[in-house]
Amino acid sequence: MEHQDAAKKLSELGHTTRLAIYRLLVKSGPEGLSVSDLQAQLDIPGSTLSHHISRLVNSGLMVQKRQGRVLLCVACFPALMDLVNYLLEECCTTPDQGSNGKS
Amino acid sequence: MEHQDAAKKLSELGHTTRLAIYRLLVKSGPEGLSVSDLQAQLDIPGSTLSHHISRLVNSGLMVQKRQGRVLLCVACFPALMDLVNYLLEECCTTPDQGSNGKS
DNA sequence: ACTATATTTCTAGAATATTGGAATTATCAT
DNA sequence: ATGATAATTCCAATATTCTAGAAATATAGT
Repeated sequence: MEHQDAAKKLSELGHTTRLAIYRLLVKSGPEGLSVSDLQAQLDIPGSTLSHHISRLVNSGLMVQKRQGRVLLCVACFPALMDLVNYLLEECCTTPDQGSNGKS
Repeated sequence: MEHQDAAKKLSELGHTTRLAIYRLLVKSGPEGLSVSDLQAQLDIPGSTLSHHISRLVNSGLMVQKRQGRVLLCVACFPALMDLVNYLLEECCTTPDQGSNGKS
């Protein structure tokens, strides 16, 4: 993962409302949640919610697919995993013992 | 980890410069790096660097310990791990098979 | 075509973050 | 005490983000 890309994703997750959205999506798995489902759970104005959703989509952390009038939001698990890996990449490396965690 | 706390940490990591600082610290392990080491590697004005460092410290992602004239910066690994766990907490739960990844 | 529901886009004011120069504090050596 | 190095705090300009009402778009049913 690119540094800029990782920073952007972290920044998007670093907002109370967006983190709440994202966790609801992660929890709901590949089936996702509709925008109205999210709005019902979060109780915020539609325009505000839409703004945050579009930022999450834009950063590649989630995707949307339309089903009739409803827009489903689904978390991108691979993107999340890549992000976590980027954070932990250099972690737990113990150069003084000559072993590292890289593959 | 508290939701607000997690959001704050993610937000702090969600900035190119701070993420760069943090990765250098993670890479350098428990020995850490001095502020001047960081400045030498990042090539930014001291006041700017200091501002970003103080945000990382304030969010609990790193600590500073003075050694003479030098201030060492050290990443807080447990905080990072907690954060990652918070992100993945509800992940990979597959209710239709009755198994989940929780310990 | 008309209506209702679902969601986004537009807009603008308020709030917050970013940046870096200048001044300041802290520590050590002479 | 003076000087040098290390780092922070203060300040102000600039930029970005957040919020939510109002208007617009999309889809489906009648």
